[in-house]
Amino acid sequence: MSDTSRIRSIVPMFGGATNYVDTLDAIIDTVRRTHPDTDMFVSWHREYFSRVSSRESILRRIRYLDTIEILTQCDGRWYRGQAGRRYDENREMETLFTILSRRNVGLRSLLYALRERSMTIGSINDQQLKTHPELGWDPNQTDMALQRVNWLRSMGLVARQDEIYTLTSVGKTITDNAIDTWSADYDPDNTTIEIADTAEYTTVTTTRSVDPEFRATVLHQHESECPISGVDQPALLDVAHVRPWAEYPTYRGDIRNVLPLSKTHHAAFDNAVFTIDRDFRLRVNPEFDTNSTLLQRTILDKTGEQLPLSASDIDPAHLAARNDEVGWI
DNA sequence: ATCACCCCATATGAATCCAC
DNA sequence: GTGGATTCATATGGGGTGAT
Repeated sequence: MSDTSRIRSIVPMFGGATNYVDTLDAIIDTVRRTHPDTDMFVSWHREYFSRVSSRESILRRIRYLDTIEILTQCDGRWYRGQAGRRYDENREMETLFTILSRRNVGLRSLLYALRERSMTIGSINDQQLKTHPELGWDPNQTDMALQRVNWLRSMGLVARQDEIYTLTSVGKTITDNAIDTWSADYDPDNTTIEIADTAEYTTVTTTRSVDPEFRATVLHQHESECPISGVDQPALLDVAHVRPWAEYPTYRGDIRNVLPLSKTHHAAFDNAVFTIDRDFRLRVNPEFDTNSTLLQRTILDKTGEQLPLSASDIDPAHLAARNDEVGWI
């Protein structure tokens, strides 16, 4: 689904911050009806928008819509592209969001971040630049962040009150769907891990590749460090759900329901070797024993120890729910 | 209600970056 | 080096605000 190369810049539409989608709809309508050549298309823009005149400025928008396959050019005339036709079938914002976020870096991670907390344009700027260092625009300049959030506002996914941007209920729904759409299950060989000698703790572990933008959001939140083991190599970190993925679909995209755990500690967590109590202390399964110095040092020896976590990282209610099921805490 | 002024969003041109 | 993509800075104009 993401084999096409991704682009950094998003292009604002004419007509103002909350009207990008209206503008896009009008463009698609005129293209479907008239299949204009480029000159006609430019003239149409100049007539439709009183403040617009620059050919280059118009072409910049058209090229962008071409890049994301909303439009396509054939024999000098403009048509709806494959993405444009798909969106035109239902004009649903979820479809449009999928089209945009497939090509533009950072839109999904912004929704994941907004799902957890409302943000100012300054914090959105910060979130985008830190979660996606490749964006690399001037941190003092918020234009780029504004263009992104204006697309989301135009789609009705984000609302602005005063200076604060908040996810709408539609936005929340689309965010929750996105975490499913962009994540992929795979189940290597239904790995069974036995803990110590006790068969009763035998469980099944499935590995999952989460949406890379969700993962990036989580790693940024925790500065790419496993709070249990201190492992700080992104390649060695998994996104671990406190309330399990399979049983709690509503919390799949909740930043405060996940931790970046080293692959080993992720498996240990999923298999209830240890857990975290509501005061963020490490609690270890009393049945757990090991000769591994690694596991002794990072788990056994840290029994009862305060972890570098707070309620802004992880929701104590999620920990409590999980611990109710663990049994020994 | 009208006018003058200010502020801010946005359209645009230019500079810069980057892949080929 | 070239062309396209991306970023940056600024002019423009519309809307809001407060004084008259």
